[in-house]
Amino acid sequence: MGSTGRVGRPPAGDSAETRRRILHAARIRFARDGYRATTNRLIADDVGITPGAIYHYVESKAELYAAVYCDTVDHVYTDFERVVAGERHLLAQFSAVLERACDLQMNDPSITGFIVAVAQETQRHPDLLALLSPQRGRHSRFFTGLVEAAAERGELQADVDQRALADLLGAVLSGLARMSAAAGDPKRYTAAVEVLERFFDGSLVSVRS
Amino acid sequence: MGSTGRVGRPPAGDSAETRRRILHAARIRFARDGYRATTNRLIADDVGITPGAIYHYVESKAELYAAVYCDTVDHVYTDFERVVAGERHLLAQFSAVLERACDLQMNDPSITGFIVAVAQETQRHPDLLALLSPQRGRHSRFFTGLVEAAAERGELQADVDQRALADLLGAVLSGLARMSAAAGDPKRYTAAVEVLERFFDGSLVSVRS
Amino acid sequence: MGSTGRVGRPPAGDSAETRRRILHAARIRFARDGYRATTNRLIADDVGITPGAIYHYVESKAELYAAVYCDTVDHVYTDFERVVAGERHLLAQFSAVLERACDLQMNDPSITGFIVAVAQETQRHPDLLALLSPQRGRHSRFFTGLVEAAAERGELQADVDQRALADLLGAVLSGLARMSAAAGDPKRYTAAVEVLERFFDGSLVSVRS
Amino acid sequence: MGSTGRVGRPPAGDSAETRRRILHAARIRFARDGYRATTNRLIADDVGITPGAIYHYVESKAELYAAVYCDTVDHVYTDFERVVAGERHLLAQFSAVLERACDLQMNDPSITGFIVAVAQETQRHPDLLALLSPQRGRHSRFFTGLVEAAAERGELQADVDQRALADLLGAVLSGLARMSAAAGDPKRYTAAVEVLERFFDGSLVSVRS
DNA sequence: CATGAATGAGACTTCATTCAT
DNA sequence: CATGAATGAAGTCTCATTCAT
Repeated sequence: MGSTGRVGRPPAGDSAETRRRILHAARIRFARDGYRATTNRLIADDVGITPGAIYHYVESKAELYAAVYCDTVDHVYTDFERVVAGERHLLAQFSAVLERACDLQMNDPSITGFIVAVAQETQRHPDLLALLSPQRGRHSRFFTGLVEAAAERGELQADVDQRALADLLGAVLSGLARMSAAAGDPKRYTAAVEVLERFFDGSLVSVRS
Repeated sequence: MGSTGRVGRPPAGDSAETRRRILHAARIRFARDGYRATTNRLIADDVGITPGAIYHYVESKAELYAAVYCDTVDHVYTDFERVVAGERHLLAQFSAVLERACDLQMNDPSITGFIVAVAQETQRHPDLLALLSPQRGRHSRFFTGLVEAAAERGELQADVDQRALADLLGAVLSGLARMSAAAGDPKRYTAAVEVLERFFDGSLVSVRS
Repeated sequence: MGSTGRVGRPPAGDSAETRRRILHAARIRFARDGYRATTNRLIADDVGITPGAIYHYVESKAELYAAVYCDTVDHVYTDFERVVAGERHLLAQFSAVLERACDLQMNDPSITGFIVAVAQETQRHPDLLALLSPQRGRHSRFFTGLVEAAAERGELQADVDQRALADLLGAVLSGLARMSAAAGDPKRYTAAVEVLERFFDGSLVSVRS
Repeated sequence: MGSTGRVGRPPAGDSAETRRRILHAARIRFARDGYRATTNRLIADDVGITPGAIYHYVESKAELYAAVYCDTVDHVYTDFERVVAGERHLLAQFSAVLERACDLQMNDPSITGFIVAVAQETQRHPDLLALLSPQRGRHSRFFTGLVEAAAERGELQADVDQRALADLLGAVLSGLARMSAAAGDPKRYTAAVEVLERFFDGSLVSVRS
């Protein structure tokens, strides 16, 4: 909106700050509404600028998505890699990741919301794929790497399908994140993770028949 | 079939048949590309009609989505309710549902693909919510019902958060379905479910320390 | 515009006729204002439709240009080829072409106006080139062909640069067409051609000193 | 140079020099890409400044065009007037102009390229007309003046349409300039002029039957 | 003198939807 | 029942221009 019909440079616009606000607003919208339904106007309105101004910071909507992806993947997987480093076993690592994701979720649900939607969006908008590929590796190899390491440590039965296990872990994490996004309540993620932990340690079911 | 005892119309170019084909094509598109990116033209092209003709069968794109939802929810939960009726314990019921979903997935990935996307789509396009609500109950109360029944049977510790458990089960199922959709390969769903089953019966990890 | 805010199919729109009117309006605009300055809205206003309606007839503005090109090149060079067939010598052929171009010019100045602008437009908008290339040959080889034939008939000194001669003939024709377009008066083309003819037959200058 | 006896300013980063570079870059762009497709940013990039800086030197893009026009017309017609002064007959004067234009063309094709596009641009962007009119006279009356003088010298048959002859000469010159611009090769201008000269002196055609 | 953030108008294009036929 | 011409709103993006710094 810009408050007045004024034109020209605003009194004291901090450029880096504006960029951050654009990326932040974009992540929230992309996470909640998806790539397609997120219009430049919605993002611009959230930031308090006009749609065209976005093009001072990114070259296109697709590049905006890629910029958000870059930021967010870096943030999330740096975190995840740190917490798994503190654990020795696959299940403990997975638990630690789930808990770290809880924190992220409570702190800013758009972070996990964005990440878990990426796979769908790239499938729906193949032009995004090319822009994201430089960073895709880190994302897609996280659970694969965890499982491989566990196998090397001899934690798994020899005949386990490693890709399927990595798929499972990823699916559980993203299923939970999406559930809480759909519920609009990050606490439901936390609660569900707690139930899952109880399942792991056997305190869920009353009697095992 | 069954709505009216229609008689005498030629079998080819049948109106009810055309409606079915529209709903089917729409489900595939909605599941793969999402509500927004699915245009009437794409659906019409798949069916072999023109976009305007869709309006003979539904009043709007949103109502088309609702019609698909109605059909699909009915199909899926009738199936699911049937298989859970054959099991006595929550975990067995969940396993049965996962296996039934495997079959659906192999048979027509658009069925589960559509269902697991509904929550996101209604959040992204709130106008869909009103049209879907008549049928939302069945969908959202499925796992809740399973968990409640298990609690009544005394299968759960008394302090278990039932909604969280239902959320967890739903999240795992939809996480798996989405993973396989993203992978574009229903067999990865099957494989991941097999790993999950091995987790249940303890044959996944080599040694429990 | 559309006279009323009505929507839906107009009472009796002849589709082929509308297409012709779009191409015609587009040719006039392209010839006078150039590709860039010619907006879909201007064309649509000329035709009495909305800008989006153009996309029922062509896939893009560039394809509209190509369609106009196709039509116009065909029209012009069919004419030109017919008149040169009636003449034996290069100069007579060129005169015949100039005269035929007079008629075209008087009849519809946008025809020659469009043709003589094509080279510039394709240079300025390289994406047009690809769309036009299927038809470019006819255009670019017309004078080349005339000159080659004249050389084969032995009309030219052996050392004449044939490409330069073809360039000259093309330049004179298009220079004249453009002059009259700039003047906004087709009669100035006719008058200039008459002067040129008098130059050919020696009745221009009063005495050669 | 010469406007004011500027003294003491450092030679580098000189304001007048920057203005010259802007005008030069603008002429090249205007000549090659046209007024519309030439953006302030392209010009600024060529010069090594930012688009906003252009507004320190001219008040608008249209005035920039006018400034280029002013410079270029002055340059070209001062040249042309000098060479025609050395000739006695219309045809010789025209030849001299064609040859001088050859030199210009080889030296800096943007000069003639700009000039021959002016008529079109003013037609396409009527707002330019007002800004150019102060200088239009020199341009439009050059060949008119030549022809009038020739008529006064008795070189022409009495019934010759003088405006048409001036139109013809202008059309030939600008047709040739444009042809070479389209070909992207100034040598084709030179070659075509040579052929035209051979036409004048009768050494083009092998036999006049 | 110059930058660069920002605007606002407007371009091309897509699409759900309508309706005469 | 179906077509297909047409609309109008909206979306992405471009660009001349302004102005605080």
